[in-house]
Amino acid sequence: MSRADQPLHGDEPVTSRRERARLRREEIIGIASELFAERGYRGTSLADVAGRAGITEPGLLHHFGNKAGLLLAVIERRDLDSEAFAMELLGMEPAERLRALPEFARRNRERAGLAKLFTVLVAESLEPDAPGHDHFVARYRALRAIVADTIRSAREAGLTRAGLDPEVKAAEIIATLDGLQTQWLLDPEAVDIVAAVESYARTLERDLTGS
Amino acid sequence: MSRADQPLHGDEPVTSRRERARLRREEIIGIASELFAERGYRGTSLADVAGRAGITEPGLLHHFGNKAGLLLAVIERRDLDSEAFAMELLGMEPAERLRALPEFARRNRERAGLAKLFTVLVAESLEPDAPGHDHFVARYRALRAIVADTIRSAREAGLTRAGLDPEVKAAEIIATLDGLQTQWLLDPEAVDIVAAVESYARTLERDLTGS
DNA sequence: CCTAACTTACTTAGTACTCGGTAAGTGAGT
DNA sequence: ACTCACTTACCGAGTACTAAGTAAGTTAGG
Repeated sequence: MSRADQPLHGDEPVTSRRERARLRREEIIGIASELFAERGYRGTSLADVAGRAGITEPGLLHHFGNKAGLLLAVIERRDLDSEAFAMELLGMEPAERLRALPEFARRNRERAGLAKLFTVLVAESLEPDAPGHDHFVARYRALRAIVADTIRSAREAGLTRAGLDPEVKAAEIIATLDGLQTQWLLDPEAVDIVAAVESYARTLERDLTGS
Repeated sequence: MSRADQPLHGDEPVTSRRERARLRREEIIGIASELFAERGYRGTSLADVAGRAGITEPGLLHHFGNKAGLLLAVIERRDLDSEAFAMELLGMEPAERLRALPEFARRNRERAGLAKLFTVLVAESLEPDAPGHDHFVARYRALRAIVADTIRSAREAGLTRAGLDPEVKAAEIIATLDGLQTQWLLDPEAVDIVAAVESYARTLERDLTGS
């Protein structure tokens, strides 16, 4: 049919076997993320994931080793996503970062699945021997450190009031955003997440500057 | 052995069969609460609960009908507990309620299981068709209404600054307390829940009064 | 340049086990 | 006599995971 040197079969774009497998893996991770968000890690079976991905259970295990391996892959990809946002934030002026929060909320609203995935997986990881526990502990510590650093640098620039503990305030800020997200996920009709975060950003600005 | 009319066997107090069954039911609910907190509703099997309660699975189902019935019983009892606290709060002067928050945190710290149970069950109830969904939606709406009312009455008494939306602020307050609790449950060594709530209570007082 | 050796990405079939739930009793207490 | 709190004995469906094989693709040696 084709006189090209590359082995073109059908309409498929030219991709190496390795590349195709990588894409397949990514696709499976996406499917697993959706299912984990809806039913939790424990509530999702390998058969559920495999079925929706159009693969067999052993085919799935070939890629991820075991069920916990699949969870780890899901968590890792979610992290890449939120890391991108963190870098975006860190690229701004500290004062500007506050104003980025509503935009963050707006973005999250369009991807409720990702937010739900995170909330569900954290709750399933509270026990010390849960498969994702150590990961989420490390993530929250890192997140608190980033926010605390932001507060510290703003303080050194003379932008904040005296008498606030950056670590405690960091935990408080993250807690509020997480908690609002949970209430919104549970009852989207009753909670306007964007309005709530906008209001909180203003509250936080008053709190930090002591105005 | 004994010439008493009442059938005393061993050290057991005299209780009717009905009363004994009720106590047994309560005991089972306590056991199920612990297991649900540790492993979630989905992660806990009837066999787990029955085994720890020293009963068979059908024996368990005799009391609760099915697994969702057991969950409902667990949720109901948790509600009785937190309702008692809500009444306690409502008995105080609005201004006093803020000062009760750290005491609330201190109490919760001693009963981490109850806090964990709540966090886990909420996350498992995010999906609209989850067994506990409607219950938690109603609970959060009621809780927001109570807090919003408190803010409104404080405002009418001229105790708060202008320009705050009671509903939005209520969601924010509940979110912060929930979020702090989650961080503490995940990593008790890194997060001092009592100190964090004490700090937040002060922040909140400044925010509400506009001082 | 071709082919044989090897690797990768799966599949079919089945393992041992757990799941929530039911039918039919049993035996003690009222 | 009857009820109630159970137990024994199941069931069909689902659980994560494994063993063994296959077709296709990749790579090294002649």
